[in-house]
Amino acid sequence: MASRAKATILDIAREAGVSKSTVSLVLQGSGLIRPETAVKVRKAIEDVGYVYNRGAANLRKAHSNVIGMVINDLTNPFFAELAVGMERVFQAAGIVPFIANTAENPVRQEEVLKSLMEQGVAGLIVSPARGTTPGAFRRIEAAGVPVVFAMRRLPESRIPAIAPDNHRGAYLATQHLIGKGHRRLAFFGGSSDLVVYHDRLGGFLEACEALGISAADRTIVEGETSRRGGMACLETALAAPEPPTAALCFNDAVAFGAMLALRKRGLEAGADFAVVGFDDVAEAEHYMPALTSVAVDSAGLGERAAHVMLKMIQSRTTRAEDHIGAVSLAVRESCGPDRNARGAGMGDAA
Amino acid sequence: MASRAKATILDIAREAGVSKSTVSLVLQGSGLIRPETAVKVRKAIEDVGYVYNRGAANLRKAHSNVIGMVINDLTNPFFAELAVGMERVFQAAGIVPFIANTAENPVRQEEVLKSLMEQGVAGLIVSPARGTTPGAFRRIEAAGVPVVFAMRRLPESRIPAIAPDNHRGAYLATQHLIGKGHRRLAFFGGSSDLVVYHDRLGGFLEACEALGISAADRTIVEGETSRRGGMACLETALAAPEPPTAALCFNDAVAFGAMLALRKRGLEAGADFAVVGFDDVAEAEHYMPALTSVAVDSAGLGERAAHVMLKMIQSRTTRAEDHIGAVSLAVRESCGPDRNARGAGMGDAA
DNA sequence: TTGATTTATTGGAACGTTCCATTTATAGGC
DNA sequence: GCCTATAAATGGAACGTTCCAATAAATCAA
Repeated sequence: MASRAKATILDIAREAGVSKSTVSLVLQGSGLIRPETAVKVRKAIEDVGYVYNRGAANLRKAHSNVIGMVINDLTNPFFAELAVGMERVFQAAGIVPFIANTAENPVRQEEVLKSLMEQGVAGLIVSPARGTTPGAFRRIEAAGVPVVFAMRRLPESRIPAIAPDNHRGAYLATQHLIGKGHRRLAFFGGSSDLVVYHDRLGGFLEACEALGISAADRTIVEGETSRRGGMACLETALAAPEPPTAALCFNDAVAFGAMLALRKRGLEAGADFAVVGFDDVAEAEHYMPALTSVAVDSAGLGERAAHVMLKMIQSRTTRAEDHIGAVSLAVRESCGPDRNARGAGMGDAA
Repeated sequence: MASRAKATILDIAREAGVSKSTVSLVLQGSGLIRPETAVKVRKAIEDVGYVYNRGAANLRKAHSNVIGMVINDLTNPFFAELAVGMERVFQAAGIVPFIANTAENPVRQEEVLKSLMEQGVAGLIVSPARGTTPGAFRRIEAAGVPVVFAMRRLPESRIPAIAPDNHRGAYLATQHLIGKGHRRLAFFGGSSDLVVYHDRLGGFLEACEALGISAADRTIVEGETSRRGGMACLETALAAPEPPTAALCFNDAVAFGAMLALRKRGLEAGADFAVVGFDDVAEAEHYMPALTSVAVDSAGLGERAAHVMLKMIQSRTTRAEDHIGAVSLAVRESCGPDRNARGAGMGDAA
């Protein structure tokens, strides 16, 4: 049953009594071969247990149909959803994307990119790991392989990026907090080696500026972008002499951490301290209390990134426009009711 | 800057003034070439912007260094952790695993497997999609490519499986519930087209049998393995004339759903109804109330699966032993205190 | 010096496809 | 019947690597 050496089109040719060229034509679904011949060949293919060798084919064809997706943290459902969105599009185009995880490690990322390039990918969609050096994509660009950044981008790079409107999202969230009557605000989590961090922090600061929150009333606590990081941020912030009463968190994980730390202190998110997250992962809605968060539609961004990639491949270019995805604020319970007027209820829409 | 046609070892050879064979040797890190020559060649490689063509190489070498990982649901953090565990092992072995998602769709799975095979993978680690037909791996086995099932397995298949001890996990959880004084028990979620379902349900039933819960006092509600499914299960169960007071859920997602439905009815998990989950995802610990769940160590299982795969590749075999991973019960708040003795507190360990 | 041995390097065939240029078979027009 | 047009099938040269056998150069023993 187990075939010895693996079968090739020559084995098929022999089996079917035709030439290898004919087999090749059948494999490609060419209309040039007589239907009966095609049937005969297809039967032989089945009989010998043939597996198409794409590597050999690419040697001549020059463009493969594989696309690499490089994700910095697969365990974050946010990125997993991004991946799922992309897959939807590629599947329809008959492409199977290969996903690789870098675990936020630039060295690992280097290996992964190298491996994908050696495999001869037609394109690369990347959410770069933190600490990626500007030169990391130089060779790939030189090789003419199209690259798209998703969710994250690099400080100064010509590579097109598909990302949510981080600045506006942060602005909306901050405005919401101020609208609730908060006057001493914090920004929790993240660190300045991420472009996204600057975008989100920038939105926060601009809103503060525009809506009259003085620099003295802003607390900025950098930290890990995880639950643990969020807990630490809250502890740090509350230890200050004049602690903030509300925080915009770098992402939802940080927000969950902050809420956890609040609970540990016997405080309640919403009632005693307002928390807003970023990304609006599925869990946000089901959390207790439900988390107000900036919704970014990651699956939609994934689809968009995939479309851009397809277009780049089709038009054989390595350049494309950036795309900034719309965001909205999903208002839930973690900011409580209006702080001035008791019993306000339904506030800002998004 | 952008190279025209992509560089090959012949271009390197010309640039460095050596033969292609020498370049090939350098590429493979052979000790046969003079160090100075190697340096010269490596410089040329850099200069021409060379990208190794693994497809061409595999044409001769016959074994690639890529391993495919086929996951049925990437958005479930449980599977993402499995993937991460595998990656740890493969990374150390200098292998980059390519992950592909099937979204629980057998047709998609077929495509994905085909594509991976055409790419010439050295092995396949698969968590099969629900509804996978027994014949789906026939061709792959015939081609002599080693396959390992992870987390899930197929009804009658000779392919080795790495999975947690589902039966024992369910038994432990059920025992725990009965120990708390519950006498009318339910099993929520899942459906009988999954082998895992039979394993878990089997453990539940065996515990009931052994500990004196009669068939009349057991409620079994099949359902989607998601939050939504869990909500539906709870509604169905509570609608019965003599409703259960506790439930073992097929997985954590179902458990979260059940707890959500309880809350909607103004009931509280732990106090009014006991809930146990399965898988012990990260969220279980942080949920409100914290979810008691069967911990399966998915990352550990991923590592194990990867090791088995490496061994199979090394010894050129397609057979290996199954591996059943140890499980333990992570006791938290969702089952409340002991039902008979008030104020019991610390109960069963795992 | 000569031959044997070791060390570096090299040409060429092979791997499994595709695709172009041909060849062979079939049909049509007169 | 012959010539041309169309349809179907084919051989051979590429593609970029590896690896074997062979060569060339350097070292050593006598």
